[in-house]
Amino acid sequence: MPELAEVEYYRKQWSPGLEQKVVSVDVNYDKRIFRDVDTLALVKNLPGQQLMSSHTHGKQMLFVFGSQHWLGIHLGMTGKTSTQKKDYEATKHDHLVINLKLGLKLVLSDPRIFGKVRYTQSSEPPDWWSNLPPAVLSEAFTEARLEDFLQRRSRAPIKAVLLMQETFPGVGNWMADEILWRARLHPGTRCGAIKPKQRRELYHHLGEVCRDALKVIGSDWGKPPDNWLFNHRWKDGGICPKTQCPLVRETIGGRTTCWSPDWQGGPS
DNA sequence: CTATTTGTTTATCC
DNA sequence: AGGATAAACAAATA
Repeated sequence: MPELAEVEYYRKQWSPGLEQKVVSVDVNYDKRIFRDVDTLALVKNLPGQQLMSSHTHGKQMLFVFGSQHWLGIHLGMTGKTSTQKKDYEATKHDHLVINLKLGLKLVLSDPRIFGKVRYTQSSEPPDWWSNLPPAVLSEAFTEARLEDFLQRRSRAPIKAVLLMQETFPGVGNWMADEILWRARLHPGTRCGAIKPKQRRELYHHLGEVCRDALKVIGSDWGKPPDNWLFNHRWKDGGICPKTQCPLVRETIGGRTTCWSPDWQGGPS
């Protein structure tokens, strides 16, 4: 589920635990979500540490404990974070529970376990955090950068390319559709066929959708307004808010894609 | 019982 | 060699 803005929302769900000290950590050891984690070290070394800060970058979250404990969480398809009271009973999908002083519990649940936990002990931020690509809303994400990438992926459909985290960290399926719809670009358009004018539109709406999503969903998971594609894309018989014509759904780039044929034209 | 899912990695094909 | 695409991962929901 979680894309850029949802991840920001879930980061905040652990904020009640800021400044609090870890008492103990419960882990579902055999779960795939811990495939790259030394769970024994996590359970042994996190207690005693204070939750100092939390951050997001694209779909990646970072929780800093003490001065050298770095906990990374990727929510995959169905991951969720929450803070619970001390009488909370963990369910079978609560794979990580961090028990804090004063009885708060920081819970990570993930039924499908496509998510991923990371844990590094070091004085410097770990590579998996510092080597992330420039965020879409950062200074470093220039129009030239977008242009280079479209050039390099010239034969792939733009929908598939927008989902590539190496260049568009945080963009997921619904955001990609929303961006293309606003930019009036057919999702099947090969990147090499995108005209300079359309490229500028794409760049503009890419940033716009990220900002809008963070504003509406990232703060308190509000409902997006009806003039977004968002509210119309899931259900059968959806209507394009721009043209009042029927929306179409089809698999493009391996993912369910929704677009408005008379608004976004044909592929390439 | 079958089809579907807002994500990523790996394998395979071109 | 590098890019494009399909399959795999796992479990709930319709």
